[in-house]
Amino acid sequence: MIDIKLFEKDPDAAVQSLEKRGEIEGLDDLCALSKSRRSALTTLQAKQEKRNELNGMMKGATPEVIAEKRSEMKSLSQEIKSLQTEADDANERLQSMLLSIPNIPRADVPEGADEDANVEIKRVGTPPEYNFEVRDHTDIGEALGIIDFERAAKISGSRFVFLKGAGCALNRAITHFMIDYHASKGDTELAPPLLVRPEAAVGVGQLPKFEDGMFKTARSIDDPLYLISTAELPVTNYYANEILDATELPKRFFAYSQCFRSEAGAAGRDTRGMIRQHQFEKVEMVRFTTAEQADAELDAMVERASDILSQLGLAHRIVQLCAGDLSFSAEKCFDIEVWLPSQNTYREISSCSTFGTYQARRAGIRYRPVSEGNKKVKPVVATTLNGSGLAIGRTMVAILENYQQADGSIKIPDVLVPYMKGQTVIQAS
RNA sequence: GGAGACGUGGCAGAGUGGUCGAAUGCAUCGGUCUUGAAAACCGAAGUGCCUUCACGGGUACCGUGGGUUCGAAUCCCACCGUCUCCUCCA
Repeated sequence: MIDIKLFEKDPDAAVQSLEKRGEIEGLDDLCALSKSRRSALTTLQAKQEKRNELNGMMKGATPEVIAEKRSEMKSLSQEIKSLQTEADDANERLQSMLLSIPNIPRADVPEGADEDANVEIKRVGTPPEYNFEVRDHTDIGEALGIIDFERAAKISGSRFVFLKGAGCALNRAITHFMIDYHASKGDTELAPPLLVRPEAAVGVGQLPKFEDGMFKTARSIDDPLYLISTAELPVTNYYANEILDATELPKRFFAYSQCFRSEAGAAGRDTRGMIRQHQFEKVEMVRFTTAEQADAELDAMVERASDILSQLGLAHRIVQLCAGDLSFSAEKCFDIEVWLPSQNTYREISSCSTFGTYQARRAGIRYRPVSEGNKKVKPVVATTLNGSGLAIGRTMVAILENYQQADGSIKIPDVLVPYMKGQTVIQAS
């Protein structure tokens, strides 16, 4: 969540930069709430001090004195209890309001209301040309017998898929290639839980606002677990409520996982094919840094995602999202979009963001700066980042479409051939 | 799913209803000693919040939430979690 102190220091500036995203409700109440929380706390603590003082006199006191003070103490205790409730309420109201306010876009994020205002940073590679009519991955995959949507729909409904035969092998090859790629860079691999508690989802900003985007499971009504919408949830929360040492930063992780999204509100979008599924696979990069390190780490993640696509021989471009198109928790974000011949356009295949201290403040991730001399230094809130490296299903889509040949077969990208046991082509059997 | 045990500071581990933010040990940091290091000795050291320009002061926190009490780490209840044994199982 945002730092309430920013608001108190200069409310107008904070509101102004926050509203680069568009209109946001409830900002007016924020300062008032914070003030009332504070005054409730101050009066509460004054009473507590008084109580402690009286209490100290009771310890060795004679029975007469104790009897005499007892009623005074009792009423003081009552008073404290109700003040406590008041303070807790004020605190809770403030917290819940803060939880539903998005992150403040960074100053270097372009203005704009929606994706039309996003800024293309660069293009890498050249979209291939074909001397035959290109087909989309659905037609290609079904014709090759490596993708089966119909039977998946019979069993699970729309937005699910069976991979089959060489489709499974290709999917695995893509996955292993990406895992090996990140491992070779020295990042630490994590295989995370796919079900998480609500707190973890709150930590990254998925809850409370976006519950309808997730699949919720329950052992009992009060004890839900959520299927992760991305490995970001478990991995970013890896250090929740911990204090790291500055010398260990930046920490770089990656995780392969299944991801589950209800895609509520996406009705009608990408209904055909594997672009938008309820269940998909992804390799995710997650980093913990100081504020100073964040920009370099963000650039490095973008570079990695781009490099993976280059190695796969896939044309792509890098786009910086404008303020209005930023996700809830992000303060700066680059999308990597891969060329899809069937759509004659670039489609998102990776999203790399820095969240500043927004997520870390929610999740309680801090680090202790290196101290100078004997001075003790307070923990400071860490910076978190993450980026896809990459979405596996969409990579498969891109390969099927970009590597299609006139006879309907698929050439396997060179870097994947070793992962396909030497197979260089997928043909109809 | 059944039975039992337990949840205290970075870790280990004490703790009588008031003098406990909490002994002690280890680890950590600073210093003395040493050519340097080790050992030894001395000292420092939790987190959040409120207040203060600052020094500082205050308050809360012993799994979580309630309760009893003038007063709870300590007593009672519920919940959560961990461990051991049994059962089951990829």
